[in-house]
Amino acid sequence: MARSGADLALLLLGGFRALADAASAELAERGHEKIRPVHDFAIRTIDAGADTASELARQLGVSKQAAAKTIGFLEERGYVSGQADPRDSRRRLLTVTDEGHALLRTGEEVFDDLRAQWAERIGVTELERLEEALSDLGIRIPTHFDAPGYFTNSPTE
Amino acid sequence: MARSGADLALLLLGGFRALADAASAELAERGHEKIRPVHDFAIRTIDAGADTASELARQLGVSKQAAAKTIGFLEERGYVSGQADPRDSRRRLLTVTDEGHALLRTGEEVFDDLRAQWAERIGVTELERLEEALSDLGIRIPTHFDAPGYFTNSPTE
DNA sequence: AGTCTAGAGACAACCTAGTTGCCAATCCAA
DNA sequence: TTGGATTGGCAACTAGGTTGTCTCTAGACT
Repeated sequence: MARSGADLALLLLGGFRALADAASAELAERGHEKIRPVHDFAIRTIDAGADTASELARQLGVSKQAAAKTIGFLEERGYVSGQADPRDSRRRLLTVTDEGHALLRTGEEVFDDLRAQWAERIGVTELERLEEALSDLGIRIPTHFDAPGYFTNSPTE
Repeated sequence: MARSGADLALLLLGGFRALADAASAELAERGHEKIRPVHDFAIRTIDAGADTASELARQLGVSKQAAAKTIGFLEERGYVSGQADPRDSRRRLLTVTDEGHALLRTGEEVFDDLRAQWAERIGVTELERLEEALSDLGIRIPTHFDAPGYFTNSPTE
C-alpha cells in the first residue's frame, strides 16, 4: 500500500513519542521526575567537556540564557554542580555529580529496554533494518529539541 | 551493529524533523508562510466536521482556548472562516475556505514529494518496509503535537 | 603601567503555544 | 420556569525559548 508522505512523517513522530513518553514515565518511576531527553543530553554534553554555561550553549545550539536555565534546573535537582573557577573568575565550572551519572546510566537502560521490546515485537532483523534505512537517509542526530512540553504532557489523557 | 535505544529514538525524531522542516520551508516558498503541520491538521479536522471551537478542541485533544487561538490564526490568514450559527447563537460555525483547501492540497503534494525523494534514496521497497515496521509496532498517529517552537525555529540557524 | 577587546554570566523584557479558572450568554430538558 | 450543561471569551499563569543590555574579568597590545 502506497502511504502518503504525511503519514510517514506522523509515523516517525509517533514512534519517537512512544519511546520518549515511555522513557519519561519509566524514569519518573525510578525516581527521576520531570526528566526529559533534553536533560539527559545536557548532562551528557557537560560530562563530555562542556564545563561552562557558554560552552554548553554553543554545543547544544541554544542561547546562553537557555543553557543557564537548564543548568539551573539540573543543579537544583543535584545532577550537576558548579564551582567558581580559581583560574578565571568569570567562569563557573560545571561537573556532573554521582546522581547525574546515575541518571545517565538509568536513562540508557530504559531506552535499551524499550528498544528490546520493539525488537521482540517485530524482530531484531526488522528493527535493525529500520535503523539502517534511517541512517542511510542521512538523518542527523538532532542536537537540540526545541520542544517545550513535548515530553511533559502524558499521552494517556 | 547493535545500536542503542537512545539512538533509535533520536533517529526517529531526526527523521520527523527532516520531513517537517523541509515541508515548512517548501510551503513557505509556495506562499504559505509560518504554516506548521498542526495547522494543516486543524484545517483537516474542521473540514471533516469539527465545525465549532469546542468540537475542534475535543478532537485535537487540546483545551478550548488553545483551539480558539489556532482558529484565530487560521481565520486571520483566510484559511478558515466563521459565521454565527443561526440555530444556536452560542456557536460560531467554522468553514474551510478555498484558500484552506488549497493549503491542504499543497501540503499533501509537498509531503508526497519528500517521501518520493526518500524512496529514491533508499528504494521504495525499503521505505515501505520501514513504514510497515512502524505500523506493526502499533504506532498511533499522534492527534496533537504539543510542540511550540518545534517547527518554527529554522534548522539552518 | 594603562587601555582596549572579547568572553562569561546575569537580568529584564518579550515570544509562543500551551494551560486552568472563571464568567456571561444560550440552549434544552425536567 | 428554573436549573444544568455547553459555548466561547477573558485573565492569569507556565514552560522553554529568544534578544538586548549590563558588569566583571582576562588577556593582549602599546
